[in-house]
Amino acid sequence: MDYLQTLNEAQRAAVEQIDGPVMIVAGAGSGKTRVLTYRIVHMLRHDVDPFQILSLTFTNKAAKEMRHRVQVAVGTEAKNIWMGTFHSIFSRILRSEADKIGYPRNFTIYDSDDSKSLLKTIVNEMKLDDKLYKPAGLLGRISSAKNSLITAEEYLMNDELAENDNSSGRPKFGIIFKTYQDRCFRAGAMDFDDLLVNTYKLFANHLDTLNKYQHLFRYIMVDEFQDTNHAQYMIIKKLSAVHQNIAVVGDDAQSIYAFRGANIKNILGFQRDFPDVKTFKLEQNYRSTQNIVNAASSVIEKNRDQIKKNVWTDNENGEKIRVMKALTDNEEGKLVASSIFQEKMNSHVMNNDFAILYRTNAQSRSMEEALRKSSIPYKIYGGMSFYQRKEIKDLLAYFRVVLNPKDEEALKRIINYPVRGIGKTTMEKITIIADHNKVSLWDVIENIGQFGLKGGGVIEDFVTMIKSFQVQMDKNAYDVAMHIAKQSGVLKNLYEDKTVEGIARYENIEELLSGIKEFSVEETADEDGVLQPNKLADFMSNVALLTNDDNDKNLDKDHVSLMTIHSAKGLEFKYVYVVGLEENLFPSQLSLNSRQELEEERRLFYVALTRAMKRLTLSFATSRFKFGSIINAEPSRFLQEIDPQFLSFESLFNSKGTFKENKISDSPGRSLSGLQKKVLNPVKTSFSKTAAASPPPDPNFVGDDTSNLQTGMNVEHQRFGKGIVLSVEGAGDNKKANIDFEGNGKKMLVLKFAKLKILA
DNA sequence: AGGAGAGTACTTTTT
DNA sequence: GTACTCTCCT
Repeated sequence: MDYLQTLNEAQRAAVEQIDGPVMIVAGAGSGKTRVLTYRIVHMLRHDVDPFQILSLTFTNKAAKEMRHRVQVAVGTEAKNIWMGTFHSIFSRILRSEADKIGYPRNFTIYDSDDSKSLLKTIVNEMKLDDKLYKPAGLLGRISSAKNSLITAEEYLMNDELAENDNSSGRPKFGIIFKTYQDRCFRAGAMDFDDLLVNTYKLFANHLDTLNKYQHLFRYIMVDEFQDTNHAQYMIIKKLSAVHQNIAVVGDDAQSIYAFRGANIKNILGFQRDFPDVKTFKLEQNYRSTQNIVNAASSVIEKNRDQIKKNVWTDNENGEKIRVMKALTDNEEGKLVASSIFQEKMNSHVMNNDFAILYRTNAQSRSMEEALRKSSIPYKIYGGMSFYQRKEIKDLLAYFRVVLNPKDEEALKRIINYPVRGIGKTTMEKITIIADHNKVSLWDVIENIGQFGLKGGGVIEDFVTMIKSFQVQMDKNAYDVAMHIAKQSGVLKNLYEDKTVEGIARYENIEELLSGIKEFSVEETADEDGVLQPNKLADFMSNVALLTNDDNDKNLDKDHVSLMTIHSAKGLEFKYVYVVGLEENLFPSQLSLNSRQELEEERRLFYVALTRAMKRLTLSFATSRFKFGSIINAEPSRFLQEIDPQFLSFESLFNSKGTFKENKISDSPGRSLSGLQKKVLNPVKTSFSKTAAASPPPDPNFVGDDTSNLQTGMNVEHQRFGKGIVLSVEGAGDNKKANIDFEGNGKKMLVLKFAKLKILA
């Protein structure tokens, strides 16, 4: 039992407890993945059938990593384990059971772009105000309803929700939700959340099916349990009800997805639903120095909602955490870049050992620029994924329509791309007919003659082309994909574009096609055990669930990693820079309304700190570009929450390396802002009319209650001065006022944040 | 019908 | 600053 020797006591106990409900509370860097991996190895050594193990993760990357590690330990058996994200495993189940809940098995998965586009269409068709009903906001609300397993019908019947929507000025929300749901269903499409909701429905309404999977998944493991939402929890609860062999692993201190429906209460619910649960706490940190571990603990203990843990480490004390201060975001970038440069000079470290972490993607720009100027190779993670690029989505949309012609979003993408003379007006007519007859767009264009539309033959040609593709779908994926790319005109269209972007787009298509080629050379056995080439349908069935780092070919290249803290979760780096530690940025301004939200930001900060193994550097800037103008920034409250004994301010210097300042460490609480005022000489810029040139904020300025703000009122803002209200729009948190300030011009202010005095 | 230019809104975080 | 949307012109 070699592998057991490598574990500490708590880890080993957790690994050996394979039967019954288990909860593993795993502090940051406590060897959680090892425990999960060896737990599976342990099961396999004890004759558990790999086909009976279900291991759920939150990201594709985590699933891949875990499968790889199990495979190293036990070999090809690892291939047979059901291992994947909630979404991918459930979509796989739904692919074979969808007909039971009225969906076709070839259902399309709408990604968030598809969902938003559909919502936008619906809002337009209902002739609603698109300022009030924004796609992203609508989708967010629909998503949280679904995550709580509330259907559109239930939503419409619920007085409380209706009241809620009325008072936020969005009384039509329920109808939009219902329409959205109907349209998805009509299109044979599920959005991300539907994959959960429909799996739940399937199990709730078809006990025989539930039973089948309950017996199939005899052992269930859930990673990052703190990130599961209500729907996910209810599904795994059902699945594990018979055997009760369920192990959940997580760390409440690293719960950073509550905004997306993750429900920390699931941890409490688990203890209630499985009273026999055996709990294991992994508290020894193997990743970081004592300074880092202790600093992180000193921060997280400020949270009220948490499971108390005593994370500790045997590692060396290490360096203190450095704090760097910059005048601007660009200077912050330079500081970070030169610090990385120095470290590389002093000791032999790879670029791979460095990570720069930030709160928002927009912050990557200044970092990127500085690294480029210092010739330090870097890679930005996250951002636009390969599969979200327009040209990729366009070609995939062809495949989608061929596989499922009812797929409305895909059809709208390609019906006039490349241009074939089916324009806006024609589409409007088709949409009206489809809506009137409650059929899909495809149903209309397929029988265009019957609906009295004369398309001059172009629509008929389009339908004929799609049908000609359909009959070829049994061939191997690459052949069909290439055929479609050529015959549709997509390839030609892109080839003819000789601009730089056009060439890049063409190359992206080539890359997609070669990816499909790779996929299609593998063969899969069919039901009769005969090897069949992989089909395009197989490729498409999970393409919507692939995300950003799926095709990371640069994995082996040596580069500094740039990413948001969210995407850094689960990773570790020797040298970590957490940048932009400023109020309203980190913690984000949008999180300052409630203790819960602020505590989530603090957990995010905790995640950031605990990514570092050897050395941690924090930085902030006193001014920063935002929306095209410079704003002043204050150091983040989080800097002051770190026990100062773990901090070093020695490296405070400006880009010329001349300015040193040790003052802060004397009394961290107050001198940060004192220092800030001292250095805050407005940066002279001609384009910054607002912040930099305006008087310093008056701490005594108190805003009035603006809930009854009316057009025509005279108000005063601490920075913009006196002004008159031109209009008030929106409601609730989004209530905004357009105010004409004397000398500062018209500004749109969000009332929730803007401190305004109402003048008599 | 489609493209170019101007105007506006935007910034959390993502399966 | 950038991305997206709208409008106007061809």
